Amino acid sequence: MDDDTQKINMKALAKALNLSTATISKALRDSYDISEATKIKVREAAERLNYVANAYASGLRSHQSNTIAIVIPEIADSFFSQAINGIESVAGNKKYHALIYLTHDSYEREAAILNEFTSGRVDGLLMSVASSTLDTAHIGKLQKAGIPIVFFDRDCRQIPTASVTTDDFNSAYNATCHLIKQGCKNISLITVQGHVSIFLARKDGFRRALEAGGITPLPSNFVYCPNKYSDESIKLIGNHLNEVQPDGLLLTVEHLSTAAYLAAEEVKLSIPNDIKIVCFTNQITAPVLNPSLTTVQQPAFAMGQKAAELLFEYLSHKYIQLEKEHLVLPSMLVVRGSTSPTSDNKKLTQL
Amino acid sequence: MDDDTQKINMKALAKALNLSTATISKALRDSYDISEATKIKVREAAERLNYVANAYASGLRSHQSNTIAIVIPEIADSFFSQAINGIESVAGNKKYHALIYLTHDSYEREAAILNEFTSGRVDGLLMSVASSTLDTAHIGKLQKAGIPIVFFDRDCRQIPTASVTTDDFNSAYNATCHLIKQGCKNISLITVQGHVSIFLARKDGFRRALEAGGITPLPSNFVYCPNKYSDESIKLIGNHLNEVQPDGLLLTVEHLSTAAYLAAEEVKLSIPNDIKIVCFTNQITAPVLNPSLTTVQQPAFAMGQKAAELLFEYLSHKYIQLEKEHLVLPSMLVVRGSTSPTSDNKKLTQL
DNA sequence: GCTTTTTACTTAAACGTTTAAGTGAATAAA
DNA sequence: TTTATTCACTTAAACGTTTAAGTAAAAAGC
Repeated sequence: MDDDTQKINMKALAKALNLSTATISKALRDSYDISEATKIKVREAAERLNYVANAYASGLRSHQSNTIAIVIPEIADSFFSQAINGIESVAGNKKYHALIYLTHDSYEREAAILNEFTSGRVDGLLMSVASSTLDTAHIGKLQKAGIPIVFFDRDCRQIPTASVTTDDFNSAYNATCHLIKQGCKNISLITVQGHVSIFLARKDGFRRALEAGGITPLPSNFVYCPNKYSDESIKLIGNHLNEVQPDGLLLTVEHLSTAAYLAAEEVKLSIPNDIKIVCFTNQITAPVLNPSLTTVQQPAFAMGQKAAELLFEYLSHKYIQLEKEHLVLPSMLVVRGSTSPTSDNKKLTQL
Repeated sequence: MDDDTQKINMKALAKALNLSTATISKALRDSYDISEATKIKVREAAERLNYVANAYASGLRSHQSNTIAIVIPEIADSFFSQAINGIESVAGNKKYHALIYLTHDSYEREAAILNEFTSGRVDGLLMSVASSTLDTAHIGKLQKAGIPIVFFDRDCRQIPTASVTTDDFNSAYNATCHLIKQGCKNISLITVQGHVSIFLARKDGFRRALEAGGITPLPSNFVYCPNKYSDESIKLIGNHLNEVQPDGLLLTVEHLSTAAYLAAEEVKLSIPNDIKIVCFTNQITAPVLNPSLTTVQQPAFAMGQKAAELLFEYLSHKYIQLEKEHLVLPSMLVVRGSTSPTSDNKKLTQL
């Protein structure tokens, strides 16, 4: 049994085979100037002795880490977890490693995290910007330092690089039109604080749809909640329901669905009879909520996947120009009970 | 403006200050043999010139990566995403980086991932084992190679190291007792395929509770679904509902809740009147499902946090012996509509 | 006033790879 | 046969840190 679990390095492997480390290194990287016979011998010995090249030595010498960073606001949200699945599905295949960082939507954290990346720790960056980020100098600086960045979902227009987003304006527009079509006359947008592209786009889409429907949006129709699930959101929405008495709600983030449902229950409003609700969310429980929830479902997995593909495409050979790549994947309005008059019909509409 | 974004290394910084790299290195690591005045000068210059030490050079030289790996089966599950939040809350503070790997419950992937860690890429490992893992040689080998491991949620008894789990046996036992108390006489366990500790413990707890309640569990009361959300699960559960006609279900994984609700709907069974349901899940939508779902809620965040704390405790000074640390955090049975006779009372019971 | 200790540095080796440049033998070209 | 080329390696430098060992000057001890 060759169960030598003591760590073996390239030198030891070389000595064992009576070869130089250069030969070992080249053999393992399948260099053309090593004979096939030697390559086989080396690979076999490496396998047998359980040799794995030291990542830090390789990284130092070759100036590449085979590692990317995923920087996202939070993880307890099905959009982001599905997106990570998408990212992982391509990173894993490409033998890349993925570091994960949560900004909790804080600009300071985001800046501190990005600043670290000057250390050469990562070859590239997949990110969804924090909602509190206004100043983008930290991102620009990293980019100037030569680290390629691909934005997904929440992009940052000031930084000229690739982005993979979904059509937030249209999604919000169509979702709002749907509410109007279902008879709503006093629709509110429940969203989160922050300066993020997607929330602005959703707000715009909402506003335009109202105008197109002959409804003038009032300032009182906009509610800003903290961007994480909390009792405060429930209270804010509850108060809003009491004061403004909307008959329709468009929720821009997943965690607001639970908050809105609970608030409606507290205020004794029946969904969809008294108030109809649409939410941007990917949660799989949407069809089994009480009532089932009409959602704007985003292509989370595909967005993560595409973003990762763009980054790896760039990293493997710099053929593509990242600043020219802007993918917009369609979201889907999935109509369910929370917006139907009768509360149990289901259908799918492609946006 | 010192906006020199070209990468600066320690040598350049040393030259700029007319000092040796040794002095810079020591100053930045706050070594006792550098004067306070010099330290201040160095720190100031490093800040000003935007110097960040090369992670790969430091890693190579010092034999530590300041990086840990998180190896989990999947991420689109609130338990795991909340656990990652917990891990991140301590890793971020300790200036550690976290690599994330998904096994998708495949032993082969898990083994391949762990094998890579011999490369020195990580200082330690936080993991929840794949459900298809039977042979644990890959884990043992890594441990023998000197990489500390802390299991969370799904541990692996064969490997003598720390674990942070929740009391799955008791949770399942109590959940099952609750179903019996609510009048169920023919209760089925809907679980997933695999050999994982927690599922075995949940099954045992279920079985024992039935026996304690004078009910003999039949083989037909056990349904094994694939461990990811899929139509197949819905079909399997639907068939089971038709054939065995249970009046109570204990679901061992989050994604089964949606599947079970949809299956019940398809088969035209009313929850909780025809069938009562309890599910192991942390999803925040549980209270707004139709009907609200009685859950076994696990301390996911705390488990991630504790696991990370144990690992960092060990890494920072090897005072603790990992193999002696076994935390068991309590889960909570949260009773809701899916198990109440009247369908809308709520209460909390500590397990 | 001489020795010892302390202070605040510097020198240089080492970490484990990768790779440009070099080499000697075999083969091909002339 | 001589020269050029190819093949299959080896040598050694380099990547950017950390740190053990060394040092010269200042401070302390006697």
